[in-house]
Amino acid sequence: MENAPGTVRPGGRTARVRAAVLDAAGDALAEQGFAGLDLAEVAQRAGVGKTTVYRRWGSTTALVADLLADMAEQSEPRSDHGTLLEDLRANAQLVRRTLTDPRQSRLFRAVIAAASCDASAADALHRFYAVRIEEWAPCVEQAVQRGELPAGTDAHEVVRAVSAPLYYRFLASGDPLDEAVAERAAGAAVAAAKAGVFVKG
Amino acid sequence: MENAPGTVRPGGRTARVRAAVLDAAGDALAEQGFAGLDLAEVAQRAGVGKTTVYRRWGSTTALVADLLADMAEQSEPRSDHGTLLEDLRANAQLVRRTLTDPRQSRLFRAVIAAASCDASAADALHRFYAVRIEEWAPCVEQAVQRGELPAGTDAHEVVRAVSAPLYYRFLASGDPLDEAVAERAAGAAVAAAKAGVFVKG
DNA sequence: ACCTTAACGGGATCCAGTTCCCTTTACGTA
DNA sequence: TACGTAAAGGGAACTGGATCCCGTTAAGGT
Repeated sequence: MENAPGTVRPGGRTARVRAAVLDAAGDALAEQGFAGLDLAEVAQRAGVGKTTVYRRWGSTTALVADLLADMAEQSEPRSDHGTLLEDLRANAQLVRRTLTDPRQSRLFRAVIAAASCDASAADALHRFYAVRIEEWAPCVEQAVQRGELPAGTDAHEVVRAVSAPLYYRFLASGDPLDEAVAERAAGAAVAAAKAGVFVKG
Repeated sequence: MENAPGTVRPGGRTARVRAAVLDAAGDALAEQGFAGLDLAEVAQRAGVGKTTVYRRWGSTTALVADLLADMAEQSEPRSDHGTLLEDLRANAQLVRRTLTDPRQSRLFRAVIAAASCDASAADALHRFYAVRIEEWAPCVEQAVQRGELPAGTDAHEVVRAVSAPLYYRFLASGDPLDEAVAERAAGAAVAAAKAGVFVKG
């Protein structure tokens, strides 16, 4: 296996090209979805030669995988409210806002479509969510320490339980994603956690 | 808008061709995923002229939409256990088995990828899940009548809550889908429902 | 059983996305 | 600031999935 282009001289122009291409890819995905993603068009949007995009990324799924790796790095810090329910409501509303925002929702749909088509894009997607879940787990652990939840509660599992109903609607059932749904998602996760459903076993 | 082909003489050969093509499409999706779906190849598998496939379906997403409509019609009746938890556990295990079965899981991934790329495929997918949810709602309604759950509980919402964590792992986070996860999904839905989280507002 | 024409089938054609080849630019190092 | 070469850039050539054309088959009604 040869050195992939961009690994020997990663600075300067190479980095600028990567940033411009990922930016353009995000725009293109948000506008046209994964099926309409054309590497030549991404190159043009980025003000970059199309050969460059084909050489460095090679396929639409590989480009999406790189975009996801980039997205995983940019995390906005979560705010801290006093109680578990408040924390998880904030999380649920954040997810809901993301999945209903015109640009973000299209981007996520596209990215998940890519992950469904290609293993390396799927890996990148899983890493993205692992980062997000890791980021929110502490608020559950704090709730355990405060005595709000039974000892041994699996914090990651609780965080997943909040997002799950929202993603289920977004990707599978297509049911509306209103604020009440987000509230119920947080409420259900807390109720189940308090009942000890997420105690490790 | 002209009459679409297959609407004037829907019987005999036309029906046989549709069945053969949908069958072949399911196989192709399970083997190669949505990205690798080639209409000409589907035609060959089905023993049908490729022109026919292009004329009647026109695109990969339209073919998937038709396949979904067909899948929605074939429903296996659910079994009835005595308690809500038992019923929902059966549902969770059924979903889990579907999403971990080698053929079925690839098929669902492909179908969801198609739905992420095209609005009409998305509609077909939503109808598919609407049918499934409708099918399982009665066991929650029975639980309400038995006094297991508070009056006014939204049965559909409870059913969605069971599938959601499984689909979230399947499509987004990539975390393993073992039996314990399915058990927790059912348990969490029941705990939240008993706490009144799913009472209609 | 017969007729009309909807729908199918095979092959030629077209074109958008991709790859190839060669030139130009500028990163990294001395 | 000068040098070697990694990486980008432009355009021609290619490839295979989608479309078109036209002859063939059989569905649906009498």
